[in-house]
Amino acid sequence: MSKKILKVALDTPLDTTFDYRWTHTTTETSFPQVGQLVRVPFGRREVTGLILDVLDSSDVDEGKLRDVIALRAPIAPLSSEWIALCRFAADYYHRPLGEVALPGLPKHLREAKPASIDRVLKKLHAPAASTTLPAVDPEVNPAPDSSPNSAPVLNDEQRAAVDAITRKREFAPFLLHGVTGSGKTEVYLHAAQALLEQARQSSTRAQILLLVPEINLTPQLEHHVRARFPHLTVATLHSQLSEAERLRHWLSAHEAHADIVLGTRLAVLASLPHLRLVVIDEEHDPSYKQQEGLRYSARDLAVWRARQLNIPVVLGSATPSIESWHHAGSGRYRRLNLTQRAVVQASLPRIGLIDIERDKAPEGLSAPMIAALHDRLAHGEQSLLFLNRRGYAPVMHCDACGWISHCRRCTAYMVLHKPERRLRCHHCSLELRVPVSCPTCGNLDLQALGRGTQRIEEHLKATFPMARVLRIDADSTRRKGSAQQAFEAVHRGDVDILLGTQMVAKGHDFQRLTLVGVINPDTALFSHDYRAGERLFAQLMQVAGRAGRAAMSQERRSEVLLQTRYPQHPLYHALLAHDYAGFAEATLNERRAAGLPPFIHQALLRAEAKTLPMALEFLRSASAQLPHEGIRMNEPVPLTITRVAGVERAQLLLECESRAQLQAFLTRWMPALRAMKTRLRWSLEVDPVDI
DNA sequence: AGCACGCCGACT
DNA sequence: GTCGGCGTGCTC
Repeated sequence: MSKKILKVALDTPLDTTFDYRWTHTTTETSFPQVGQLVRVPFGRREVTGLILDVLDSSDVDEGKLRDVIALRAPIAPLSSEWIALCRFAADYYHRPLGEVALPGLPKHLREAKPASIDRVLKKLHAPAASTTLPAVDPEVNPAPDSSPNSAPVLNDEQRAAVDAITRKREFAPFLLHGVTGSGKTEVYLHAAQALLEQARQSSTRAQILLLVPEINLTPQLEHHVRARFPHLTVATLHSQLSEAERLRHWLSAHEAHADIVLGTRLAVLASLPHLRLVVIDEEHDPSYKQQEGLRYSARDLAVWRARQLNIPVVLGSATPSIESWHHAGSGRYRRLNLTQRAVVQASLPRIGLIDIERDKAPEGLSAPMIAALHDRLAHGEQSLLFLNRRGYAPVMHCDACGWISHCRRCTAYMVLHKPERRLRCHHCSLELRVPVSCPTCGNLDLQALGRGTQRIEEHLKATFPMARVLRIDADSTRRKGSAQQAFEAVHRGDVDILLGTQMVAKGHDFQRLTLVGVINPDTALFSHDYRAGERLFAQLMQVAGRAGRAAMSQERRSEVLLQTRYPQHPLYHALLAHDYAGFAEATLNERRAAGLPPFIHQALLRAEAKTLPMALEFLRSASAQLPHEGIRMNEPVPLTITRVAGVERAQLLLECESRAQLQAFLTRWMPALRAMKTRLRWSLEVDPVDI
């Protein structure tokens, strides 16, 4: 009879691990191992934890120790590398290890369902299942001719990139900078194929992790990967999987059945025992940053993971993040350039500016824009109009008394949604019927101020009565699957003018599209968020990339038109010249001069309270808890949108030239803040993206 | 974070 | 007389 103490991490905000007693019983067949999951009593609940250590004795009082309920799940223990990854993330973002490690595991794995796990494992291990694995999306049946040999021939730049990535068997971070359509995906797939082939020849295993920003917006990549590797197992991991699917896909990665794991940011924490290559597609995309709970950067964790495993990592983008560009410049990352469009005849779209000081745009569309739309309609080609503002009008107003459609729960306006006859707050989801008259003075003539996609749609339908206009935004695609349907209609050619928010900017190649119009990009130019310019540039490049992807004659070259009040702005000049490098260098110089990231490092303490003074007072007292030489503590300030759903929010920004020094301070600061025992909600964000 | 205990207001 | 509001205390 043997007794052990298990040190266990649990999903709780308490920043400790918990010890449990384990006694060998005759029915027990296995011995506890580090990395295994255990079912344990916790307070009045029963929870699943992760074994971090197996010891002979404990520092905890004998009377407090409780017995393990059961060792969980007949799966291989999570590896020490995986635990080290979670530990790094926990330390870096200052969260308990259990809160990092456990929530990412499939619910079915954590909850008491050993029988169903057994069933899935049996299916995984059945040899015949390797090509028709139910885990792996049975609806995609590979075309018989799509053997790896049908892979397109690479151009010289692509070949050089693939060679560089696959040559060394060590940590090597690459920034793959390639314009839209330059064939970055082919580089990823060839590199993956080469590494998998290397492994096969040396009779070892290899797994590839391919991260994408939002899987539902890039279905083409998934189809592409599956079609290219019909003989391989591809598993997807993203937040929209059902629990049963999540379990199967996660297990197929963990049990090393999946050769390729294609997933969103959460997939960076998947268990991949034979990981040989990590690819982060569209590495600049803001959705790699988790914006609630553990606010991690999947891109940064992926790079850390590659270093830990001593493998290559590829960060691909047409418009890299300024941080990654900086690292490429300083030699930390190696830059690989793709300068040619892979489809030879497809040239870069011509980008033009429309000065709307001169060419007025009273209903949102200027005369040159309308003329360009007419031209596309006459030639049977498609147009895309981009406006990053949904609804009909961002605010309603009464001319008689000055009433404005404020949200009563937020410091924000309620947006007019005309087809739904609703005023909606985009921050707290409060909804009201559109008032027929002014709520304060009874005036019947309320004004809709500004323009959203619904209003442009109305105007387009009036201006082009014969055209088939389709609006795609979060409102028009609320039903599940409706976004997919809408995009299919565009691909079929059932749409002449597509109008949408950033939803239409990503992923999709529209073969018949020859005009992209951007209605109002200027708002981001003078934002107080220093990253707004970088995001705007990336977004405009990306939306511009929707056009001109197919080969076409020079006379009917694709065109991008931007309506602006500031045609002289340097950002637009760089865009016109397709000069990302110039834009990035200028931005880096500004950041250096202003003392902003990536030249300094930041952390943000946020507080939420019933009243603003309470939130500010907490932050002030938090900043006075410890001496902080070398750390710049800014004044606590309310957020731009101070109140959301009745909660007042404020934040305190910390800055430091040295990341290590900032981290060391945070490590001492967090326990001090927890000890304050305040009852308001607060959270820390390391490397915040929007300030 | 859960979850339970605990002590004060408007209801079948 | 009870249901339920959220303060506060604890979790190996």
